[in-house]
Amino acid sequence: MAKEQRERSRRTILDAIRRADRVARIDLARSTGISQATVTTITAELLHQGMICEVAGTDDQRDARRGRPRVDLALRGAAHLVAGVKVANRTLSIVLMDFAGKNLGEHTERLAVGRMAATELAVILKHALEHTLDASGLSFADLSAVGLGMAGVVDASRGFVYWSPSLAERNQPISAIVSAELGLPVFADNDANLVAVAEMYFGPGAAYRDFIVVTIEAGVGMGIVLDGKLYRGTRGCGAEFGHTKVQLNGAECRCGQRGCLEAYVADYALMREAESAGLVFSQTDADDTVGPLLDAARDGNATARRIVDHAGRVFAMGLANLINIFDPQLIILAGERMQFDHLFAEDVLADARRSIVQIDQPPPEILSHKWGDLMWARGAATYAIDKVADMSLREIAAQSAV
Amino acid sequence: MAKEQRERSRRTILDAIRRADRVARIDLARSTGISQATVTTITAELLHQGMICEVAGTDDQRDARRGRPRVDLALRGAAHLVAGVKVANRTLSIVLMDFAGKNLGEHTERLAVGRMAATELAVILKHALEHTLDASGLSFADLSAVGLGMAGVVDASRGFVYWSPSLAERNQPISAIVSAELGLPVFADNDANLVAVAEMYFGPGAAYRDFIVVTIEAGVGMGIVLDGKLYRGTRGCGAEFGHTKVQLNGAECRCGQRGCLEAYVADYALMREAESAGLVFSQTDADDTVGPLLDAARDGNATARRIVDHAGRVFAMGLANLINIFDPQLIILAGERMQFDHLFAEDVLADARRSIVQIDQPPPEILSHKWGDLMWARGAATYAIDKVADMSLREIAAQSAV
DNA sequence: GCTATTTAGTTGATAAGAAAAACTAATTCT
DNA sequence: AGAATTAGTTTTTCTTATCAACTAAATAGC
Repeated sequence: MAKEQRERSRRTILDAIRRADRVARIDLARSTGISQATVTTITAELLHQGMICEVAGTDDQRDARRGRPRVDLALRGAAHLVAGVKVANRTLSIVLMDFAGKNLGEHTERLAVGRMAATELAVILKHALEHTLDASGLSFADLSAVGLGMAGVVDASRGFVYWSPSLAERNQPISAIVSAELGLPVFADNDANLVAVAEMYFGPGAAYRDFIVVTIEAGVGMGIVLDGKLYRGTRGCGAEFGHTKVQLNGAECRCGQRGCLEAYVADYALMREAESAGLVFSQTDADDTVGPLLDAARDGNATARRIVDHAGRVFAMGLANLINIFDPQLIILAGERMQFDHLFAEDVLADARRSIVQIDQPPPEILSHKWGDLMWARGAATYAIDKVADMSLREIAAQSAV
Repeated sequence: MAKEQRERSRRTILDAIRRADRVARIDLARSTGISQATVTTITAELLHQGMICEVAGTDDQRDARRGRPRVDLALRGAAHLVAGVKVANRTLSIVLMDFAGKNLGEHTERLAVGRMAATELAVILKHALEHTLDASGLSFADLSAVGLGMAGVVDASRGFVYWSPSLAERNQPISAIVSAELGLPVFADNDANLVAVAEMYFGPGAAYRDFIVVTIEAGVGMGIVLDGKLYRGTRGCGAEFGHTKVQLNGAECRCGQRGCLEAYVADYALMREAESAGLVFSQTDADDTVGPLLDAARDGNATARRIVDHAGRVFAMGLANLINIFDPQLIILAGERMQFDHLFAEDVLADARRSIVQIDQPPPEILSHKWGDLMWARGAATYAIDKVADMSLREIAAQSAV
């Protein structure tokens, strides 16, 4: 009970350093409300443990200040190396990241099949990981942990996949299986949750305590951050925004149910609509199936336009519902592909803002955050960093108990 | 920073006593993880402050135990008297409650008009309160605080009503206005939030940390309890379940927008449907407009049946969406009026359970909690108790600082 | 260039809290 | 009656946070 206090303080300070990127002890004391003396003690522990380091020089514009110059503290990248893995439809992407969030290597490869056994995945992942490490002159021994993001329903606390489009079987203890193959701690979670972790740690979410991340790829995902913590639900299967229903007896969804949001806004849904409306496009790019439809809509094709608009309206309705339920400070629309522009368009957001309960207060900010194609893998890596930080902090606690 | 620890411990112990109703110190130590020594210290403070009392005797079945008999602790009702007030469409209901949650008096009266100025409401409330106190042989001087529940959009942290169907004007600092009239602290919040507080303190929610309360009266309300705390959103206007959209370009809602859940399941919505379908009922009871429709549906009238079924399906869809988003441990359907049976019927709940993401885990429990007609006022009173407990705990903290 | 001033960070002393251990209290079993 | 058992309190010890006094390292001003 008494030690928990110190553990909380250590976490608070570590998080404050991460949020600030680099910060002097005195500012840590001010921003956290912890006394300077305690900040000295705790930062000394963190320094000794190697999680943070002092950053000299670079006094910005503030060097015209009198007195002893402040010494900034920052996360020490070399403290840990982690890998973030995203298993998607038919691609595997990997990012190597240091403890400070710096990208140290990346790798993407096609998967021969969309669905496979968990043990197969583990083997493929091991090879891909070895390859990625090699390319950066690193080895397995340097890795502290692996974060693993997958579409589907994942109970992160147990590293257990109830169901994933990437796995041939249901109910797989994926963390344990992959961990056994790699000989490393593996932390698995739903992919959209992990993007939310990344936004919270290294993205615009760092400045907020309550925000929601909506991701769009093949499906629609959501991560919920409340009070500075990712909310996952009690069975680990909350935040299934893509499968909330927007229409009674509605369109068929990949999940087998009807009327899911995803069945109206995902690319396969748009293409289905286009097809049944008789639109035919010369196939240009197998990876960008929905591009020609969007182009046609922009070029004034009325049918294409109607399809895209309808998707936008459904998406706006979904966003409005999220705002009505959570009243967050911020919604981040995190998209990897430009093709989803139509869902982030200003008139869709305006539609959403019109559909929320109106009060004399500005509505939540809606931000669209265009990541590169490694967004998901970076999310997974960030989660690994979070977990590795936990481990290091526990180590400090154990040492100081001696 | 150091004192916050003690304040947390005091809260933990007080809450544990409330949850347990009555409990011995040793069980408090076990259930909270706080040491016996600290429990002794803290309970001594609470006893001295008068918030709790020792309850002798009544050893249940466990009196066949050796050793020193345990002395149970319980909330001390006499510590505080509070009032809970619910302002509804055209009724005002009041409950007097002691610190232990015991009902000490109640009162309901018709309001001449549905909408009024905040200052008018304050005056009416004062008279009604005086009357209620009189009837129980109590006086204003005995009251510690008043909780006030209103439909509409309320920012509880500021006691500020953005909009309410009961108030003639928007943006009223209702707590301050009523407080000035009564000369007592007044704590206002959205009515459904307060029902959630009551469920958390004195209802089935006491056993859970994450649950959702859905209320149905004229409208549809929601209260969200996450991690043992009521979640209100960042502007104080979250949990607007009744105004989440379930249909694009849908039915018109009282709020002026279209497709709100409420516009499909509230009684005015059902009656509107019945009317446009040409159903005519001999008016039996002005208070129970929807009763005849439900009776007709039960008696086999196909049109009535279709209307009621449709409402049930829309409601099921809304419930499923809540489960998909929050994945709570429990959903409590808190209803005052039996007439809403149709929405709590087993096949509606089965429909909801079918519409959530399916995993090999039991779905959240859905409980229907039938309160009497003072549910709302009791919720408001419970909120007042919560706030008064805060005040008392702060008093202890201030004293021990001397 | 030297001292005063300013700001950052550390250290030692102090106070407060939590909990282990030793103790007291109140009961039942034999 | 006394041993055993269970509940609750008190004493002591340890941890932690903070205040206040200190050291460190810079600039401003003469």
